[in-house]
Amino acid sequence: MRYWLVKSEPGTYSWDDLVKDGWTYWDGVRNYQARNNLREMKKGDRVLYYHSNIGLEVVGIAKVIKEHYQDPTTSDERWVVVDIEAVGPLKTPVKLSDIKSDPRLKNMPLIKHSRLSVMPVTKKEFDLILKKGK
DNA sequence: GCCAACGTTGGC
DNA sequence: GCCAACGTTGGC
Repeated sequence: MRYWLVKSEPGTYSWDDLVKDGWTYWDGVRNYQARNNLREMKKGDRVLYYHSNIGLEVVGIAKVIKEHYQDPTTSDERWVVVDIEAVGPLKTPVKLSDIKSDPRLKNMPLIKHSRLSVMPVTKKEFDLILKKGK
């Protein structure tokens, strides 16, 4: 199993929206690097759900329930989506500032490539964020 | 193929 | 609201 992190602006689609919907297709990715990451996601992979712009924190865990397919919101064949389902919230959201101040998380693309919206996370990083979120 | 101009993202 | 980082576009 692999681990990922996706960003969403809560004003557009928040964690609560995902919980309410149960699942959603992850659309709107228009960046090749992020798209390539979507393509590598496998069913069952865990996904950290991060709120950008407002909140700046990891708020919940989701999982991949359907692997990549053509983005239904565009006819442009370059773009894909995956289906994700809410697994559960973090009891304590993990702030970006907490991630930045932890040397063990310094290598996350979240910090190094702040504009990337879909990124891989190592198991160590994933477990550590879960631990912080307890 | 280079690079300037421009648009977007996202933290502050 | 500003700006840095970065991706994309288009002229040459």
